[in-house]
Amino acid sequence: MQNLSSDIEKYILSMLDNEDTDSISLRRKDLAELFECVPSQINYVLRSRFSPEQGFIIESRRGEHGYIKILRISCITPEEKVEHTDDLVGNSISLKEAHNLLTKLQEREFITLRERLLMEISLRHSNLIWEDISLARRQRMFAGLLKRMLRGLMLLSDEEE
Amino acid sequence: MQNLSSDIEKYILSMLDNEDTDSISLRRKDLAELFECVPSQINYVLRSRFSPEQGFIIESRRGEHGYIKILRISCITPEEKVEHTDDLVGNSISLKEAHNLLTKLQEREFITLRERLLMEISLRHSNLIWEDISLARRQRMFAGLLKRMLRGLMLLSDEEE
DNA sequence: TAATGATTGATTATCATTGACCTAAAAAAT
DNA sequence: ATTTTTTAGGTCAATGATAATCAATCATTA
Repeated sequence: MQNLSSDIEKYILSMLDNEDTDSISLRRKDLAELFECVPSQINYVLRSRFSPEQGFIIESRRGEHGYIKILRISCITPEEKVEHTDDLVGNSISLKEAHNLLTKLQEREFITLRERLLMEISLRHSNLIWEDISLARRQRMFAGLLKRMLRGLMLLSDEEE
Repeated sequence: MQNLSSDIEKYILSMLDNEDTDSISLRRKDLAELFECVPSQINYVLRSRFSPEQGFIIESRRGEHGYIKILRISCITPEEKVEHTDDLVGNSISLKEAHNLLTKLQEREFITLRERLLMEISLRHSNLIWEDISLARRQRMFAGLLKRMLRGLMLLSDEEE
């Protein structure tokens, strides 16, 4: 038993695994009671372990009948795959290289045309906004952004390969 | 369902589904009576669940023969979708507002969960990179980025399937 | 020992419900 | 034709029940 946050994380992950769907709903208050902690502890766990970058999206509602819904786009993380993607991108990448990489990923059907479009738009937008900044810095930033986006997606389930 | 508002929402949606047209008329008083609630409860449901963001427009009239008319917005062409989403985003948007908007667009199946994930990551990345910049400027930039991404998707939407 | 991660609780924000009061449109009365 | 009454719908503020945020503190790790 490591710590509270990890226990809560494991509990939520096991809930997700026991579902056919990739989403679960829970009540913050109940979960906090179950783990005998303060409710905001749940928010900490969600923020630190269930972020979009980690392949999750959180929806919630307050008030009576409030809830927290956790959506997962990924199954258990195939670490190698993430590292592989990270390797492909590297620490710095040009727009053109990014474009070529995304084209290849689309050809291999790791991503859809629409997803590729989103990533290209996002990169080009950054390029515009950052045009004053040195090319080297910009390209490091491109790599950071691209890796974040691909990591999120590449945690995809193995089922479809 | 779980609460009154959701029950009323469900009822109205089922009315819409049972119609050939994309609009229905109802009387606030009658609906309030049916659900044994205060009439203003109906206004609350309309405000919170039948907003333009969620794809609806409301018209009404007071006095004798008063009514409330609910129209479902149907965006036929990609251009209409672009215009609609541009309206929803506006010239400035917070991360939280963007998150809520993306949730609703996903519910309407304008975007997939994966596409939403990509956009959330992209916005969050911009937020990190730009954390020194004033909130107002950042939020204008968020709106610009989000609109570009959504425009791209909306224009692509029909050709793909 | 400095930096990062985890825990806690006080404060703030949001959602749903209710009711008092306001406004508009049409009918009735003058 | 104008005023009054009736019959609707609209707005807003108060309340209770959650959830989110933030800053302070404690613990762990490099």
